[in-house]
Amino acid sequence: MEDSESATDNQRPWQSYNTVYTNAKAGMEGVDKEKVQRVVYEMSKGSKYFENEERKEAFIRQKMEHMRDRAEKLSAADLSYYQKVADKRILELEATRELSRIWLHVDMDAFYAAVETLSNPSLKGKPMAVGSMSMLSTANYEARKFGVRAAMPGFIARKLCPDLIFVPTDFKKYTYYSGITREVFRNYDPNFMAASLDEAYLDITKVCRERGITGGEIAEELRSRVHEETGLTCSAGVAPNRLLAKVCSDINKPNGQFVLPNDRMAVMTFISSLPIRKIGGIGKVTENILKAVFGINTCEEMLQKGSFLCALFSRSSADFFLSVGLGLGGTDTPEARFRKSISSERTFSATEDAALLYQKLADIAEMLSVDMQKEGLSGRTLTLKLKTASFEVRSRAVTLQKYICSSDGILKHASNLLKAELPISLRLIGLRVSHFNEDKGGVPVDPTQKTLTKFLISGDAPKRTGGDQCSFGSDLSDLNFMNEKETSVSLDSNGTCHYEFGAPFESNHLSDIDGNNHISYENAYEMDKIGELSSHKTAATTDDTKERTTESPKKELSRVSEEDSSFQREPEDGSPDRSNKEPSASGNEDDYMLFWVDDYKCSLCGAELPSSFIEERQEHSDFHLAERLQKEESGTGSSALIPRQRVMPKEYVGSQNRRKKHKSSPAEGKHLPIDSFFAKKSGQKS
DNA sequence: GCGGATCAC
DNA sequence: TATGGTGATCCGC
Repeated sequence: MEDSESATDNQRPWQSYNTVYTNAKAGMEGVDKEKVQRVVYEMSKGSKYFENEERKEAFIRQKMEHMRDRAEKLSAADLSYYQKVADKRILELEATRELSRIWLHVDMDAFYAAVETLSNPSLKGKPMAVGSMSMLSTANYEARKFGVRAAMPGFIARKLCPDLIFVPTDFKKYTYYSGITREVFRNYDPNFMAASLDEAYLDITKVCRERGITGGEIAEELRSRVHEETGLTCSAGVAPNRLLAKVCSDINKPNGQFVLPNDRMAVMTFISSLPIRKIGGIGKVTENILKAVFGINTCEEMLQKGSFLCALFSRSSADFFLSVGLGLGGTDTPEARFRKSISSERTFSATEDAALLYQKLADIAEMLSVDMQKEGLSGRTLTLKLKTASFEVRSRAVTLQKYICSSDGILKHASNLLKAELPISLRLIGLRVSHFNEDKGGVPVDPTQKTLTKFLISGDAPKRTGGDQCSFGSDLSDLNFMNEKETSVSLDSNGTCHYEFGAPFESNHLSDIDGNNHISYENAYEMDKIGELSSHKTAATTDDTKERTTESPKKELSRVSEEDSSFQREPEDGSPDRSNKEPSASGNEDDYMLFWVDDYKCSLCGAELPSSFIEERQEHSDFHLAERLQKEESGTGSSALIPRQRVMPKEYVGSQNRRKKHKSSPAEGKHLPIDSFFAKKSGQKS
């Protein structure tokens, strides 16, 4: 460590503690950032969390050093070459500029907090945050004046604002109000893209043309309609693409809007002074690196430093950075995509008690399995996520021959992954399943998308019927309208499917900012396309020649025929009384259902092992597993009932039905769970 | 295919 | 006392 740095650290140690909490954000204008920084530091100092943050910080600094070295080592010839690469790429990107569409981004103001204030008006005007002592989801504007904000631990927030009122999260409320806003959005773009419960992108090109009014007028109208329907305010941005619209919606927040005209000059002027951190996809780390290594602060400087970016980043990263500099990003209406993974994770007080950890794992497996069954998913890659007591995050994955979705199937493999990590002290366990049954490498299942309705209603959608373990025993009506995880697809009363897009303009191109990243832009280029520049190839290979292999981007994904992977064939008993279950007859992987009857007797062979005999139980379970695998090898296994396609999650249908009920008359639906807060809303005065 | 990281909400 | 959960993507291996 440099002496100069420690010197400043000694005087103002908090200055070196990098948090996201002082980043410019709506409602944070008058905040004493120095004070916030100091309080956050004081509250964090010495904690395990803090120490881990310091480790990460040090690692990032190292990466930045490495990148700086590489930048300095670029010769004049290199730079001249990469300048040409950048210029060429900028021209190509410029050619894709599209100014014919008008996009609107709506963002509800302090959404969760605003909803809570609706249902409890006494909160009005008081500093309030939604969340717990551990973590806040959001804070209202009164609280933001104190530096309190989303993703901040509650105990720190309380230090910043001793009078802060804490309100627990209630996703049912937020989902309900989100639904109302979406009804409004639909009037302007039936295919709008929901980005989350409180954000959406609307292509208002058509509605502007049809009504002969401007995007700004549409925004005004939409916002007042949202307010009329919900009593909530929102902000809007109007721009030629989604990336810019998102930036614009933040400018006059709360309860305001900003219009960027569809004019190239206007866009370039707008972008020129824009801090890069305003751009979606550029987070704390990327911002730091671009600033520290390349001196890039504004989007305009992305273009000025184009040669460096092309020299030191992958092509996709450099392309993203350059397009940011040009103010490009997201003008099409992408097809709805299906989720690629599903996961469940929980934080708990750190423990190294293997029995306890195993119990946590079993709980997670159960939760995940339930979620998967709700959506009719099964997958063959299982990833175990661990966070140690010292906040280090690890993951361990296996990819199986067969698709799993049952709690026991998941737990079986998860236990093996966890076992390999023992002994260990953990504060979080998570499980994720990916590689879904009909996963076709990210290609949308139904290219005609938009109206998945037809797909659903016409009966083309594979239906979950009895005989499939993945079918949940419950009736549609048992499903919540939406669980608290913010299910990513909703179906409206018109049957239009709205996918909640994670990346509305571009994907994250940033994770390659990594000290180990030796791939340069040039490597990713097909040299023949550069033509005359290719003579300079040698200069470009200053380091890492091993990386220069120009491998075909297309990898032949040899897939095992889906027909031969066995799948549930027994009706899921789902009943708690598992002791009646046969020790399985067929070779299905998920038949391997070992559990401890009355918590001590093996369900498969009757052997007795008390629950404290963790290791012994695991070995016992392994024994049965080996036995089973042997059977399968010998070919006894598998008649298969395989879902040919990802089934339409029942929840979609469920939300459709419920939505209709809501629509007719909110007051009459007393049977709906949503009513609990509805009643509260009108009845609760203080 | 795996593991580490970043990012958004 | 106390720093979340879900999903996506990218990259190097």
